[in-house]
Amino acid sequence: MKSYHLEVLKQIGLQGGIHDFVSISTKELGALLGMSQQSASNRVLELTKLGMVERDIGGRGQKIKLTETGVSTLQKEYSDYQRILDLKGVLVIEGIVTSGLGEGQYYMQQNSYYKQFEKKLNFRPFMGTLNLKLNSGELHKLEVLKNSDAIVVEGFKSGDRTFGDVRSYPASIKTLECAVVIPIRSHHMDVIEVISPHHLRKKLGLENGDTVELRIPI
Amino acid sequence: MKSYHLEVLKQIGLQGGIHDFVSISTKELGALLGMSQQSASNRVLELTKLGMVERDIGGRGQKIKLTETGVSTLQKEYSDYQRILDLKGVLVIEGIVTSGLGEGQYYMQQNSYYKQFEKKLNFRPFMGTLNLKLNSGELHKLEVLKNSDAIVVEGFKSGDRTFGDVRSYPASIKTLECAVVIPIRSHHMDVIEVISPHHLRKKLGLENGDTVELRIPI
DNA sequence: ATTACTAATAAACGAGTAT
DNA sequence: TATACTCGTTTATTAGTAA
Repeated sequence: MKSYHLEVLKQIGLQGGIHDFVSISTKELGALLGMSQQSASNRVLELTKLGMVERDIGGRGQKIKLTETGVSTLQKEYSDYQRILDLKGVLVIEGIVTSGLGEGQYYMQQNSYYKQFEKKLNFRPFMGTLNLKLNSGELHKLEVLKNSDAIVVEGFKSGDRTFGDVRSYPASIKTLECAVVIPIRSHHMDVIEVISPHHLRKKLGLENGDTVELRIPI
Repeated sequence: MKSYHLEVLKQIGLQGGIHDFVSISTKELGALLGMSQQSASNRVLELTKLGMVERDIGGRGQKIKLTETGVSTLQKEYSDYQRILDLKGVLVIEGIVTSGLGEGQYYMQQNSYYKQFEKKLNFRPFMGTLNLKLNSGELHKLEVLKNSDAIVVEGFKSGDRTFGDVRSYPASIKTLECAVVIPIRSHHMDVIEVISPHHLRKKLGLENGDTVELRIPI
């Protein structure tokens, strides 16, 4: 990838191409970037070959979207600038409190997980999880998380059951310490689980349907 | 500025060119960027013409540093990526508690300032300021602040004395709300003043010489 | 050792235009 | 309307080398 590809990738990102397909003609894209339609067309073609963008090219105009590779390329850039400017980033995810099916608690009861949480997160988790449902607009933030450094809690076998690795990310809700916990083999899901030394539901007086802001330093 | 200038600017930033002059030959710079010595040389020349970098070119090798324009160009990029990835940034400044000369308190006592602080910051400031001295490594962060949106508290005249505009930035120390307050005509200074609804010294048990972390969302 | 000029090469760009 | 191909023009790149 050359430097001029990055500016195109970035512009597509600015137009919303991270979340979903955006309708943008090569002419418009060229105008935004101060270049001709032909060049914009060419660059999109090249980015497609590079596996950075995906196109949905219908009758009238194209729709463009960044691929996972494209997004993580932008994230790499972001973290470079973060380093240069000595800034920390905070991912703010808005979630809606929901009832889990008790799975969270079940996993927490597994001694091997619990001991690791305690040791690696430096707190004794409350025996249960807070389930947060994410609206579709928040979902891409999980992609951002995936590309960030996680504290990995290792899986294990217990009888005939296999428990997989779990990625966890220290976070906070209001001023309360917590951590997001994501099984490594979780596919596209819209509910995340949060553990904490506190009984978050009680301390924050949360009811199902309430909205909370989860702040994750990355 | 073209897209390939940005990558050079960024690389100089990564080498520490924000804070100070860094010794880096055009050959090294070229190697870091995957280009020839000649091209690196040319680009540095162009960036100099663009007013983005400053050079100190002695007998053996050059020293390069970003200008204010250069830094704010990188900051603009950073905030683009922030927007794309929907991330918030946090500037963490480490400061050493020092005694002021009572000037802070004097300014706070000016009714016009006080009323504006109260209204614009949404808190009633404690009648005094916490002075934080910054080590030289932290100083460039004030540049970053300067380029961020501030809440401007307007100056006024009182008798024959003129009070200038003041830029303020909501912040926090630990979990306590506060704000950094910077007179618009402050030059290069290494002490910043912090106001807060709380008596920070007392609540946090601070003594002169203590180090505190000031967190400023930007 | 450097940096940077010159000149030849390589690549990007965009006007015209096909699809 | 679009996108994208061809091809002449412009621009970047670098090897060679001067300073």
